[in-house]
Amino acid sequence: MQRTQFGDRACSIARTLDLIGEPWSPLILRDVMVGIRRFDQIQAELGISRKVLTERLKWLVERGVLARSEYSTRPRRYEYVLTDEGVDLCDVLIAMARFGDRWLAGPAGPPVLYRHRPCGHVAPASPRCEHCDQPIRADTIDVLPGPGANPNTEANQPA
Amino acid sequence: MQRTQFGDRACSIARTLDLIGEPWSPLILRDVMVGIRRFDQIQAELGISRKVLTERLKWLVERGVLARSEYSTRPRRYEYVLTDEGVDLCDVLIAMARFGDRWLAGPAGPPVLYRHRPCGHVAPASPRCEHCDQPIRADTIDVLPGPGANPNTEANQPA
DNA sequence: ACAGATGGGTTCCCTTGAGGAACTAACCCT
DNA sequence: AGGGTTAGTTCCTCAAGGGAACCCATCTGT
Repeated sequence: MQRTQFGDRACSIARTLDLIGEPWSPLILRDVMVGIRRFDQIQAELGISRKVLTERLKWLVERGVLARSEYSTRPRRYEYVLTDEGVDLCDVLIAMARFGDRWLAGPAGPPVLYRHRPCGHVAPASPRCEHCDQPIRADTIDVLPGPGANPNTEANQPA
Repeated sequence: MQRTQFGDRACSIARTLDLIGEPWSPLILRDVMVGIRRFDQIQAELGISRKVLTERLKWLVERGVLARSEYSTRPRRYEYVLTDEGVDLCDVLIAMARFGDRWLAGPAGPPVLYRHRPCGHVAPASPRCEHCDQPIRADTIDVLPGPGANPNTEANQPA
């Protein structure tokens, strides 16, 4: 399907999309996040084709989001676990889950609940400003060029 | 490319992906978020084909993420603005931007800075538990079936 | 009144990646 | 030896993404 690559843009959103922008990657990550870590388990749960799953796992391991962890030596078997980077990437999934819960869940309510282990409560996660602790929303943000902004581009090279 | 639809899964992440899972949608939303709102502006900034941009905008308007706002009556011209749902959806973009800034930015630093208007500070947004205000990370979450969980599915139907 | 510009799409064709099913490989158990 | 489990690989098809060219209504300058 001749996909445009986003990774070379001066935009952190585009770069993140380059990493997990194609279909399946976020769902694979979610499976790993909730404890579904082995090839066949992921394949069965998602209904993804084995070919595509192989490709995605390899890509995610190469990019350092997942790591292969040997869980059996003699028949050499690996399961996939989140790296530190992968755990951070899950913040994006958590944001997606919250949005889906709020806007796409229908009358039955959210299909899955997330319990915050330290406090024991089921509560949504919302983005807060790390400086003032207040909620951050798209309409309370101003966008400024950062140090990594590409100087030789035509004015608008956002986010 | 014969893409699997995710919208009917009992999973808020899959449903959100159904909405903005294909390439470009998140970048289109980002453009709108930062003030690039007209067809030609978006097309030029992203380098997206006009065909795909037309399709995406129509889809996002149909799904209630964007709305068309008339900015000129005589030559009837519209620009695209975020709905309330769209503003909420931008939380996902903000999470992506934060991740990209941390892990994909390179030595030059983040290409774009986000200033929280109410407090005036440039600070990252991090997900916090709405109950205890502490940071939420993938490894501090337990997953439970929610009210909208599909009862007739095989045990694992996560997130 | 006409030429050219502008904004916002639409049409056509090509390529490429997703999907699916079948096959392979390495090892285990009995 | 035969069957089972796990983790891939190969091959083919088909439709979605990409690009470029085209279209149409309206404005602006002269």
